[in-house]
Amino acid sequence: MAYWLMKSEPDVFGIADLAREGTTIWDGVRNYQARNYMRDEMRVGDRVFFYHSNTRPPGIVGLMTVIETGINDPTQFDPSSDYYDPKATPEQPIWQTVRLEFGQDCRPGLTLDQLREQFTADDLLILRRGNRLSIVPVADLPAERLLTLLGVTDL
DNA sequence: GCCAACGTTGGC
DNA sequence: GCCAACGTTGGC
Repeated sequence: MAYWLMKSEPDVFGIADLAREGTTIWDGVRNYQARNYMRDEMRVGDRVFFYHSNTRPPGIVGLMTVIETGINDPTQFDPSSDYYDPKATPEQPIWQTVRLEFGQDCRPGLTLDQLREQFTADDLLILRRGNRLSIVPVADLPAERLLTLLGVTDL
């Protein structure tokens, strides 16, 4: 079982939306490295830290679990979608994603400032300067410390 | 709203 | 395959 961190803007889709809906397809990712993580490396049962970006304050606000992999992102085929990709066809899809299940709302959670106090850029890729990748792996040790700091005990 | 960082595109 | 131009991300 591996740990990940995935970013979303709460104005677009936040932890409260996931709590209400129960599960979600993580659609709209159009970055190859992030896609490769979802397509090639994520496994059912992996735990994911939900990070709110582009908000004040940014930070980790919840937990999710991967419950399905190998999903073709339907928005790539939808001309009315912001994420439409004219190069993608159902026969030759380009963008794969995963389904996530709500785990826990940990708000207030851990702000970016708090994360900087507790971890180094080597521990958490999110702290690396200029990092814009919306999906990053989290190593076991920092992940376990994150869970402790978030007060999560019942996994 | 600013702007640094970085990914993508496309001409050559 | 290089690289300048452009678009996006995301903290501040």
